[in-house]
Amino acid sequence: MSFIESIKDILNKAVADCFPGSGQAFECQVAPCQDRQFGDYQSNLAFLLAKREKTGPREIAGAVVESVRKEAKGTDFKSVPGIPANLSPAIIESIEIAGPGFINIRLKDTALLSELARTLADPRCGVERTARPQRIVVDYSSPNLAKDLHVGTMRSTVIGDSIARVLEFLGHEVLRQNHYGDWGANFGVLVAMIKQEYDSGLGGLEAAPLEAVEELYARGSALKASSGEFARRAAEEVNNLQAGNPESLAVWQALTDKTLHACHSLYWEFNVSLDASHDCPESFYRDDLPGVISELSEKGLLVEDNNALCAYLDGFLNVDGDPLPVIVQKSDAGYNYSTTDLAGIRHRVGRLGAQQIIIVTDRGQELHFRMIRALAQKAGWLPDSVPLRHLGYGVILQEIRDNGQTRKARFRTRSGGTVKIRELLAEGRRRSEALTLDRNPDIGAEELDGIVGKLTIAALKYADLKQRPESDYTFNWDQMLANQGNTGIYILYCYVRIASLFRKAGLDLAGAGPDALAITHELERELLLQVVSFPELFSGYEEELSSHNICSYLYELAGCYSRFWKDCPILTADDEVRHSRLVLSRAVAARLELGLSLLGIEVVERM
RNA sequence: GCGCCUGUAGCUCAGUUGGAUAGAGUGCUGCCCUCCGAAGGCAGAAGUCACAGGUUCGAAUCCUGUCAGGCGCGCCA
Repeated sequence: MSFIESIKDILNKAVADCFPGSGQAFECQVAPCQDRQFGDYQSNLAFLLAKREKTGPREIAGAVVESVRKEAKGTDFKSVPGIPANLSPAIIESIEIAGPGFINIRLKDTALLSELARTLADPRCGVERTARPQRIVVDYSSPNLAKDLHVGTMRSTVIGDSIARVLEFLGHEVLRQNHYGDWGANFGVLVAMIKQEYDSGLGGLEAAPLEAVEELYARGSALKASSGEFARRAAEEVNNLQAGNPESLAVWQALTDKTLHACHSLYWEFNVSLDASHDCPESFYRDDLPGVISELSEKGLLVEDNNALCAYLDGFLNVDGDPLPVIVQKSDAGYNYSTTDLAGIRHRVGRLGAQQIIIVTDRGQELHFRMIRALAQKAGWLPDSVPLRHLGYGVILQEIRDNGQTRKARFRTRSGGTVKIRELLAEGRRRSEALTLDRNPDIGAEELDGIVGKLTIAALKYADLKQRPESDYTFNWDQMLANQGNTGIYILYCYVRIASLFRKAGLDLAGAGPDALAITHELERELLLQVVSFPELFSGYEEELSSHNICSYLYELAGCYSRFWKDCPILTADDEVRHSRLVLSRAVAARLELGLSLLGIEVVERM
């Protein structure tokens, strides 16, 4: 239980004692003080209660404060090893009324220290597992295998990976699903092109560079638009694949093996927790699709319209104001992504037993998923008890300067193509290598390589995760790799300084009890409060899926530590003070490392 | 046309189940290395929270309207 929750309990109890009220439960709100000079935590309960009780906020606050003081009196705080410090009103140092009726609370130093000592050896840094674990499907990354991974997929990959990591950390059973695109019209084009270009055999395809596939696809798409004959062949290949034609499937298999391998190696390089065991691509549902159609049909949800099978749902209109269908079988008898997504829901709920489904894609697909959700519910595949949450993120923009004016446009390469993740990694490595060598010219090639990779990942992921996903995201090299301000690099730097400290101190901190700890400086207390409030980060996470709050916390913690570092000498301090400060540093490092790991970022010991 | 999202400091963004003087970073002006990593710390200047009404003790936050931008809206995913 976090301090914030215990304070809520204490205040709720006081309110219930003072104002038995009209029977309905009253839930106190408690938040960290905006301005720490007021105290540690504050509550505005008096304002909310004033309406119900028809009394002045200050009077209400006064009664509550008195009640808490009485409760806390005579119950001296004593820390008990292994027991959370925050179980009694005795943790409260002072409780006061301020301004028009705010209640400000300051906690006892000993309570904070006791909590620090209790969680020092805890790999979870005091965060409890959820009391109600669920089986949750997180569908993310899901690249189109016809192309190399680009920045659009990167957002899904980075955001989704963090969500999966955090939910897992909180004790849920997370089923990662990489619903990548390896089927459908795109692959008809590709198979037709490969047959045409590599008629001597598939060995040529295997030997070709990855870019060749993308180039092939671009050419094929153009050809499909200009040549009716080729378009027919591409469509025929789609049907061949769906019918299981061995020759077409062999080409398809060679193609997907090649691109999928590249995809997995990129996950590895980018520290993404996806591997082959999470593959559940569109082709996986191949054999389910006819059943999806027949079930929908049996339930009377389908009508034929222009030779396509459609489901019409209430409330969805097209640009002309006419009803907008979900097309589940095209006029050429082929299936499309609606069919596959429906099969996916049916599979995840029916066979995987998902209690919640989270899908991370760009926001452009919002309407699609709203319709799919409605249809799946109507078909009985998605019960009301299973939320299907579509987390849509905004587009990636970049600033463009021309004629002294700046405007924003979609993030593209100079030639107008999509930006590849590979290219971003290369650029990031180039920049962070220069910076690292500048600082540590003697570093060995192998260590440098590892550091540079981790710095690059930290810069890229942190820049994306630190802001709310739904808004558009302005990509800026300088900002994310400049190593200043609110960046992943800044946080890593803080960790590196602590790591350096411990290399010099060479101390074993095992068995550091609360009695051996002390606060002698205001900055120590500020830092300590920030450290022990780590679990509060996660109280609203499942509702919000807000990784950016984790970033904010880490940034504040790092900033707090930097101020402490500046004003509080550690290694040269007297024994007791030195010990306390080392323990505090250890605790900060542990939270930085854990917090970053939940974002998919690894720490470095030097940089 | 309809739907969703966005509009907060020069720039990039937090803050939105109503709460104290609206916060960070960056950029700008300065200051701080005899000291554990200065990729750091400190200070200063910088705001009509798009606009107009409304709700009330109190609104960036809730309601209504307007303006501006982004994305989406039948056989791509």
